[in-house]
Amino acid sequence: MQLRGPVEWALHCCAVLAGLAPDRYLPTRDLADFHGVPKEYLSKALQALSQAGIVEGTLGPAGGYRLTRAPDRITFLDVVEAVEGRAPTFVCTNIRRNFPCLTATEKSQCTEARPCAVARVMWQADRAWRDSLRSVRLSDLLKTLSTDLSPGLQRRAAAWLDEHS
Amino acid sequence: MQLRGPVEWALHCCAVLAGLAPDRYLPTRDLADFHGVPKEYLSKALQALSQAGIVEGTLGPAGGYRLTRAPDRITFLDVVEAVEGRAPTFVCTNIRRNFPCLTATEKSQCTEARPCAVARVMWQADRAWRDSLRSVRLSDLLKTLSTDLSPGLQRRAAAWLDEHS
DNA sequence: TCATTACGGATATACGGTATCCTTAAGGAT
DNA sequence: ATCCTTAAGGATACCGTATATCCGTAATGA
Repeated sequence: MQLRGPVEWALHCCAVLAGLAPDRYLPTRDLADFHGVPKEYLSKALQALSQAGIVEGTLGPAGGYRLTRAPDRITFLDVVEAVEGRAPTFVCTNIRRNFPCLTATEKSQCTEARPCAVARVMWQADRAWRDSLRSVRLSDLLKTLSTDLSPGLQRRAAAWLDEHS
Repeated sequence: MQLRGPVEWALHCCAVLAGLAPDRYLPTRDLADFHGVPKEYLSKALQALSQAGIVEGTLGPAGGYRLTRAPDRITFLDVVEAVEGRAPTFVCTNIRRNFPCLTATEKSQCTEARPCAVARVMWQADRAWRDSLRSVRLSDLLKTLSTDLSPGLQRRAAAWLDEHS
């Protein structure tokens, strides 16, 4: 069970976009160069963010992506689910239906409406994971970064992004 | 990001073993038949449980697997980590090191000892997931099953397992 | 001695993640 | 009006891992 590269890229891209002026668009090319990841592949993740309504893209020169709303209204869960999908981490294959000692009635009662005890526990953990991700917003990440990163680095990063507008 | 079949099988197998008499061994063959899953492949999951010290196997006729300790001393997390591994769900590729505006000093400071802000949030969610799994024991699962399943089904399941001793 | 069983290595197969390329359409600059 | 830039998304190739099976070995009890 593992989150893949695009999720990490998407989160870092959102952090960059959140630090920009609200009306500014940043193209895929710059986001890819800034993070050192393949542009064409990163583009897929950004498209997923766009479809989820987290960012919006605009065409033509000076085009690119920007956030659709303020960083305090975008959670980690929004980004993760946009790229990774909303499917639960645990899939119940309804293994109960295979029990050799089931009557036809009991077998028919093994439905998604009555999830099995194992699945309920696993889904509870899934909810705890999502709740944790939902509790952190991009604005929180920005605040953390502003103390984690030296002022010099912050200035240089902003300058680099300005040059490539 | 998805948990795979063997995890589900392992949990259900542990539930069965937990319901057995403490000194009784149940072979892979019966566990596979009872759950309707491929025996050879299930064997891999059981071996993982064995290596993790959750179950122990014994050879020869009347051999098989049994739990190494009481069901109230085995958590869901024990089982999940035994089969799925202990690797964190989010892997930080240290994307920071790719920033084009880093000095050599700053780049060298991007070490695992100082994880990046994004990874910290993802790992916090990972901990919430594991904490939730750790809070449920096999004994809790047994109790749930005893109320979920009809007395008749419980009796028939026990009888089926007895026949195949 | 023999049947049974866990254990682990080797292997085959299928699927999904990874990555790239290309075409299309749209918007801005000249 | 024309050209360049860019998002958008379809098609495709590659590779790694999950899935699944088979076999040999060793140990155990009947």
